[in-house]
Amino acid sequence: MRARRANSREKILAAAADVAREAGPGSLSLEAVASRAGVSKGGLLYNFPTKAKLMQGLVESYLSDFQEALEARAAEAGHESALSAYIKLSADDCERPKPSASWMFSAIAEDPDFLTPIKAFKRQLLERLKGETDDLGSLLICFLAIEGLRSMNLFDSDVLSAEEHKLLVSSLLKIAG
Amino acid sequence: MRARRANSREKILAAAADVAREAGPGSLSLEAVASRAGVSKGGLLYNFPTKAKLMQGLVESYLSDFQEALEARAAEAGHESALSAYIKLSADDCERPKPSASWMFSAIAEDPDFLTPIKAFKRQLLERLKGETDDLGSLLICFLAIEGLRSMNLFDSDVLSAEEHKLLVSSLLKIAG
DNA sequence: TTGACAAGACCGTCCAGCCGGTACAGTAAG
DNA sequence: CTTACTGTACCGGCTGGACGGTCTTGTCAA
Repeated sequence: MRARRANSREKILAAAADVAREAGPGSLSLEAVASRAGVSKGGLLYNFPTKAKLMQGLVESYLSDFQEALEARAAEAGHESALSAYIKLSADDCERPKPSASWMFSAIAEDPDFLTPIKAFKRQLLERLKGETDDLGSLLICFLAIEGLRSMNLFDSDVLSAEEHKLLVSSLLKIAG
Repeated sequence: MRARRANSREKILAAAADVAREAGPGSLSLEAVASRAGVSKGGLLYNFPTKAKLMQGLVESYLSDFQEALEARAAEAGHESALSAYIKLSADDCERPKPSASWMFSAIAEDPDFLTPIKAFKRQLLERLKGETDDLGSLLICFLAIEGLRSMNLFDSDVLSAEEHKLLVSSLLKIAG
């Protein structure tokens, strides 16, 4: 059955993210991922013929998940601005203690170009937000601050306390209007 | 001679940063660094007995350079706030097209704990800034936005145009007061 | 002569990718 | 129903190469 098989891909992707998070981005080997996903190395290589393809799969699923979450946010409270939705979504994402995207470091080590789609996505997102915001300065500040938040989460940095996190988000939302 | 020796360490450190930037963080091998530094592998391992020591050296020199630059900034225009000095310094750092710190990705791959001193440094910096600023919300926004700027530079992201960069910095300086 | 330092051949380990299998579902001819 | 064939999904041992680190040998200043 097609459904059962396709499932395997997602399991592998999730396993890769888990391995990178728990064992460190430098330990993301095909064997580790396969073992974590409950699949043999051959099976892994069947689904992703090359490590590069696996990385690409991670990027794509990351991006589609992100977009989906963003649209869901924007839809559920359709009255707020897109910028506010983005801020809240990112704040929630970063509230989880888990970095959840350490695999990005593995991808960069493999080839920095793997992040190109992510950059493009962000550029596009900023462009969209520009169309809905009048004050460019405020928009840039919010966008960059969120970028900073995501960066700290990615690096598993605990520079900000929970209260500071909340204060930051509410300040950003105020600026976003 | 001590001068000759110490010189070699710096050359190696610089070479490591160059290799990571140009060949990608995944290609930072001892051989590549040695070759780039004009030193044999034996010579490299004499100065840094292990790859981990090399990474540690990179972190330490990065941190000391940063602190030095920060103090220089604060001294040369002693009247502005420490936050403004930090913003300007970071803006200048990030204006250079070169990422210049891609080695961080190699360090993370080697062992995520290598970044611990950097996190501690930032925590300490934020703490110092808190002591000199009255509005915590504004401080957090500026700090995080700068973090975002550094992150984009690190990832070699060109999401912001030069004008946007300038606008962002001036907006931040306005908030910083 | 000696000792700090550099050179590069060498070794053990790790890992991506390859390849020859296995299991099984569907299909179709007898 | 049965047997033979085909394609999909998956398995795991193997290998060739890269890389970190060691070791022996050389060099040069003091």
